[in-house]
Amino acid sequence: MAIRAAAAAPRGLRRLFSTIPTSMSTLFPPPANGGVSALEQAEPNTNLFVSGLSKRTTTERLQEAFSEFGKVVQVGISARVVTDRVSGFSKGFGFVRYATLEDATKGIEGMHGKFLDGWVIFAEYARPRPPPAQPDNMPPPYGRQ
DNA sequence: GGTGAGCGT
Repeated sequence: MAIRAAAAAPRGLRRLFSTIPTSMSTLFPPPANGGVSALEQAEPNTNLFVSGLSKRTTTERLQEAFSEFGKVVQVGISARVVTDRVSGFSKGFGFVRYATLEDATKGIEGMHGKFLDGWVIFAEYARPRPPPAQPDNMPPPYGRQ
């Protein structure tokens, strides 16, 4: 039943379920390279997705916690706890961008599964984000000049 | 928020 638990577990938890014997790997072969893209974890990137945060954990708390493992850019620029826009409460996860990829890796290795404000947090590479605008067509703000 | 998986105001 460890397989079901690993499949139902969040992305950051699958690492803790990596005690799968080879016989199980034969019964459940991983998809070959090229079959997955956005549904799996993103490739190494300087941007980190951090989940499992406490509701009380703020952006600056996140920044100072990840700063001891690498160079995180200034608060408000590359470290942010996602909060609800209307209520202002934390959603329990956030993002941290390191200066270099090696620092991002050290940040994950150092903070993944660690405690922050009493909660076990999960750090992994953030997925590539779709570009906000595509200036190939007509720009939106037109007609009020 | 006394809400607990998740990929962003």
